[in-house]
Amino acid sequence: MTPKALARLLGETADLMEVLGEGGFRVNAYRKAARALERYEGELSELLAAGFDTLPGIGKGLAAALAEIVASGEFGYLEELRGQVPPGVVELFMVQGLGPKRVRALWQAGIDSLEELVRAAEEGRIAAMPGFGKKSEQALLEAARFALANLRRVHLSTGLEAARLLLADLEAAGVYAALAGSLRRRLETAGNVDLVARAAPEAVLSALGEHAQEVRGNVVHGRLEGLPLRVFCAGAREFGTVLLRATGSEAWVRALGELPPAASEAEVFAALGRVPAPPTWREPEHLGLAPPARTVERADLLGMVHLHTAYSDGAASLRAMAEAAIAEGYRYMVVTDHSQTAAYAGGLTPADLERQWAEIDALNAELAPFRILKGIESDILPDGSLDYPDEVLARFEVVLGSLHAHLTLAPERQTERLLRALENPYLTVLAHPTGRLLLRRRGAEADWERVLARAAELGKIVEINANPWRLDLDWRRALAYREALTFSIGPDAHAPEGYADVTYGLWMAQKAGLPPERVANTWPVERWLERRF
DNA sequence: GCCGTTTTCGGCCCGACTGTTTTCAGTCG
Repeated sequence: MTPKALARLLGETADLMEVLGEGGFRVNAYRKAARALERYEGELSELLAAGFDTLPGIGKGLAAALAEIVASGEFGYLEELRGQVPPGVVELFMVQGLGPKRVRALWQAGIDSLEELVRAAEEGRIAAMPGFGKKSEQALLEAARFALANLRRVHLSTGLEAARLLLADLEAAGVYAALAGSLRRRLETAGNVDLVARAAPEAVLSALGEHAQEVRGNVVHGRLEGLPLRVFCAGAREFGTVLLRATGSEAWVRALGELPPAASEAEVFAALGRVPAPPTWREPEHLGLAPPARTVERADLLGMVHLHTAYSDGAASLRAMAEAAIAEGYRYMVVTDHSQTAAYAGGLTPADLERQWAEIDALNAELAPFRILKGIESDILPDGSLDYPDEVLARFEVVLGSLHAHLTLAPERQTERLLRALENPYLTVLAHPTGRLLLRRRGAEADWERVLARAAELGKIVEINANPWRLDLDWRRALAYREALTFSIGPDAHAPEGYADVTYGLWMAQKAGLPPERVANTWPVERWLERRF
């Protein structure tokens, strides 16, 4: 059990409460508590020790319920609600454009699964319902198909977390096993969990406990986090070969030809006379490309770029974020709270900025040589302008520009919007360019070739947002522009614990084959300041 | 259900957009 898993349980509870017709503030309280847990980035054990009600938005009632869930592994109230609603109805919440009211309306009209929603939309039955029309029907059809395709997948972070717990269980049971499959390749989402064990299937079967289902040949099948789980069993002398094959990708491994049996992957590569490729460099997109001699690593990063503080929607103070960055060995950080249009996230007014800048000046004097750069995550407004007048923009040291709203503009207009933002001399970084949320929301549609080519011409930095829900810019595009563009790795941290997400950004950079000099976090602080207009 | 208090009740994030209406409900960030 993790804080995020608890957040999902509370979120589902709120969804079901609303679908069953309970509205109002009790539901909101569940959602607020879920958000607090979702945003909490520490360990569950710390939270248990301190008490759940130390988080804002969680009081005595929910704290007791959460403690009970952790102790028993069950949430009676949620089970009770689940008993009253078909399981497919909850899945409808994954569809962009569907909230509690419309899910309830659909259910009452007999639409109780994603498949049924797609069918109903195709047959024109949605448009005939009160409150829905032709446009809604078309949008819902598209969104429902997207949700259906992603239903049985999880984020890389979720899959890795589950796989690591399982690997620890196996080790405790005396079974040596290694991660394989797309999780080992650090693909951004996972549809299954693959492991390789140096043990007999029977030993694995008993060690897996409740996760095991059956043995077929040398493979133990089971389930983990709702995903199909496969454990390939290998002897010591062929372990490397089995690991290589189980890691994939299928197309990349097939291109290697016949694989000789060997104890380690390194020996397989050596026997084939090939340069070893790291697991992150084994996608179909890497076929025919030599593994890069050197990609960016944690030790190359000097600066933390893209983080939020309590001035907007972050959980920690400016000082706490700075001290955490120092503790992790960074030399500078670029603080980038939300801009004024982002009211829901506590966007900063010019007066707020004055206060923050004064605090930054004081902290910089105190914490030198560590340096806090005065940045902002400015909304890119629908017309492509940034969220402050020029005289305010001119006072930032770094300006990130992000799409947060109007993600569904027509591609031509979206392209114009992005190009106009890039032309703005104050813009330094195009942050999470598409605005996608993996498995949840497609990003903005635009002519990305044009946008990225223009960014390269203008010398703008493009972010690889390291939040595991975003990982945006997509590494495939970064791979295509690895020699043309400079990137920044942005954890988008809302608390010191969020800094750990840099790891995901590094993995994406490795999949894109980026050397240190292509990543602006490796720059000394002076180089950022030279870019000011 | 949480929170803060003019402390045990009464308010709770809020503005904008979109598509559906015919004056607004629902969703989103």
